[in-house]
Amino acid sequence: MTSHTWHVEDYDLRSTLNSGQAFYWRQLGEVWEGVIGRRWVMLSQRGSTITATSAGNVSDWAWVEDYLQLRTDIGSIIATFPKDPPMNAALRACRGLRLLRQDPWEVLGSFILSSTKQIVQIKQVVAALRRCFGEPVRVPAGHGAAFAFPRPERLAAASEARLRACKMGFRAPYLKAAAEAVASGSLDLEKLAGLPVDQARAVLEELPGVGPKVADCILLSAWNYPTAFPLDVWVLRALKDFYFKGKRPTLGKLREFSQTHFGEWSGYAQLYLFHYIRVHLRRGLK
DNA sequence: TTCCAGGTATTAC
DNA sequence: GTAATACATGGA
Repeated sequence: MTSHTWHVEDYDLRSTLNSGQAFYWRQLGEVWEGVIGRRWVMLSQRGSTITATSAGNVSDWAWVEDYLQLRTDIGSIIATFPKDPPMNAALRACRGLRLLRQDPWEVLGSFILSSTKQIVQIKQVVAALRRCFGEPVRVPAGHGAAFAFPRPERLAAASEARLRACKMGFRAPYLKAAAEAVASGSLDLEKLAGLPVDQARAVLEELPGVGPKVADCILLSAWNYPTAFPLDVWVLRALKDFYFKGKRPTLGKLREFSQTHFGEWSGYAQLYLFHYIRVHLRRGLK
């Protein structure tokens, strides 16, 4: 078991791991346990120090730095946000919230399971999927078992019935199709990273079960495409209430607004809006 | 019990 | 192109 610490500024680990970006972190008291890639890790924060602990003898911690985006200059990103009352309120309420950078296949598989499900249920399904089909990762004594996200080959070979046993319902054939596409090589996720955002989104949307919202989640979470702006029910409510009060904007109008109002880092702004309304306002919106 | 959840595919105007 | 509907499952 090895540990490493970093000095951070404007980083709120708790908000970040609890903001609906990633679905496999468990909070135990003051620490978070999860899996990055194929490695178990325990994370904690005290003030401006983040500590990571992993199993075995670890000398290179770049995988944690990359996942948590510890080198990102958040100030220069926030500076691009629109200076309006809703964004100011979200910034005040969510100080230190960060965008993670996650594995593309894990994000694709996880967000396919997210449609019309509550976040708590998405977490349950993802946990069941990893337990059933994922390889166990090395965990220090005294900690609960943990599993890597299943490899696409494994899910491609699984029967739809076995997938449905993980409670994913009608999304099972979608996940299986995505796994087959990646396993067969007909979808090369590595190559998507270099494409313009609209082209990358179009490729993802060819998959069944992947529409504009899920595609934007993947683009944002896996490669941090700065203008990928997932339009989900929460953000739609926020846009209507914050920016179109008393009006009745069409979906097209809201989509256009989301792509023009929030600047070059609109995707990051979306993360702030999403977390702000979901955690801090709850049902205060209609 | 009823409603709805980080939507998408399908069908109908 | 823009609107209704079904879709599994279970939390609230």
